[in-house]
Amino acid sequence: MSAGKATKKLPLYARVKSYILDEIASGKLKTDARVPSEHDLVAAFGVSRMTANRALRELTAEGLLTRVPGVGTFVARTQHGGRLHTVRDIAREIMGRGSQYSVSVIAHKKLRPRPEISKWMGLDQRHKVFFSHLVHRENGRAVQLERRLVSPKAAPDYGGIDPEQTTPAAYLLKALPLQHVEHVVRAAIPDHETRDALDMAAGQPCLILERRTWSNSVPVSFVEFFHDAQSYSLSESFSPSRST
Amino acid sequence: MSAGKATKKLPLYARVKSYILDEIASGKLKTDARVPSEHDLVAAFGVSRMTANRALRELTAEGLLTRVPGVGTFVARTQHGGRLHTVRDIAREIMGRGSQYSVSVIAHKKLRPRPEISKWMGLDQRHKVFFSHLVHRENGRAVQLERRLVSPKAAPDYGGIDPEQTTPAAYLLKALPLQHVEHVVRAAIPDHETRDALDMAAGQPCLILERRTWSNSVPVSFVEFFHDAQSYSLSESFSPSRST
DNA sequence: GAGTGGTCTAGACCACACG
DNA sequence: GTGTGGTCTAGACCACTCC
Repeated sequence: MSAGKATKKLPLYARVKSYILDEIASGKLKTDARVPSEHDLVAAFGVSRMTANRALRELTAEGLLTRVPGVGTFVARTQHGGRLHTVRDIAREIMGRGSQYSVSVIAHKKLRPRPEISKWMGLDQRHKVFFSHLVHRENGRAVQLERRLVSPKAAPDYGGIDPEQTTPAAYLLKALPLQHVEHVVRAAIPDHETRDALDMAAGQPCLILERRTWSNSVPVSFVEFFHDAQSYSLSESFSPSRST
Repeated sequence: MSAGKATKKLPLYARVKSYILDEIASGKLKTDARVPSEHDLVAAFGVSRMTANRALRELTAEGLLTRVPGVGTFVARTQHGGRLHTVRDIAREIMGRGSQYSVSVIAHKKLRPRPEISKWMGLDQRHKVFFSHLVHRENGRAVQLERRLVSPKAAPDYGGIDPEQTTPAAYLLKALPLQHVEHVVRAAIPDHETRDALDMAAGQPCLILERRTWSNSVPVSFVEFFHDAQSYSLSESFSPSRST
């Protein structure tokens, strides 16, 4: 966190998107609320209609908004559980639901990663990388265990953050332009450590989201998010533009 | 595959997307191959550059293409495993991997669905809906159990298909314009019937994809796809257009 | 009718990569 | 330099909904 408005030199359409996202995250725009029309945004931001249209169209494709021709644009009904096809900060997501967010830091240090991670990050085998091991809680209940490896080459200052103040996702989103994302979703029976951290019953499966991110074509972060499958699911909503 | 040109009155950008998709699907454009530049598409389709740009930009956001400023646009490297953020026909996916596809039909009939499904489809409680229960196999090995409910209001002829010849996904994609999709991914320990159908060991979790589809704002189909989590994962790849 | 979104154009400027 | 993509504008026409 800290400092800057971060309003660097984002493209105009991105500024409009960012504005709408903030209005939703801060609760000013709730589910089903009417979003400013393209005409409104044109007037407010001084952009052309195509630019306002692009902002709203992309947010719609990402499942955050719903548009009805001839009527208006509205905040889509909130999803329960996590969202695919987007990278969001879990702290904001939990607070956006009106819940209390807290985090337990199990580890926040450097370590030598598995060989395939070294290779992926383009590092020598002996180089250490940042490692954060966190439990995210909603109203005190553990909802997500995060195991994150961060490349020191891409984010040399990552070690300086305090995970209790700034979530890794929030820091990285602000510090580095997110360029490419890969998600893999899988399921497995957790090991004891994971199971205990999530307060899960024995024999129950975890839903696991693996995320790899790149910034400027440089690998930044490999994360595994573990969730109790009994209370967590991932969802996405989209409108194919035909074909596929 | 076969039949209709389907070239109705698609918007221009969608026609350009469709063209690129066909070139990829037919193998004319392979991984890393160069895709026509915006300028090329402007000339070939007689559209404005903004329209060509939109087509390529959307395909890039969907993870199918990669763009390098100053260089060109290329076919992204192919994914393995199931794909999120797309609706594909599993038979084609398996055959596309060079494997042998087969299917076992457990059931293909009408039944009275759970109340929430009736409600979702806008049907009276007593109305029956189509139900298909299939096991999809790759080289004889069960990879996916499909439990599909189809609204007779949206697809009255669905009962007439032979699932051994035409997969439900292929039929529906061809018969109805896919307009909106919702995916939920979850994990659970399967019941005995599911476990046996997938030849799974006891105590192992399933990775489950739930899909709801709409055509012209009318609910069409609710499907659950079950997979052995030990050998199946879902993936997606995308490039955020900033923010989020 | 006025307001909404859906699409499209024909230009424009910029930064970048390649030769 | 040329060619590429990245963005943006200031109009436009259409179909739709709501009053």
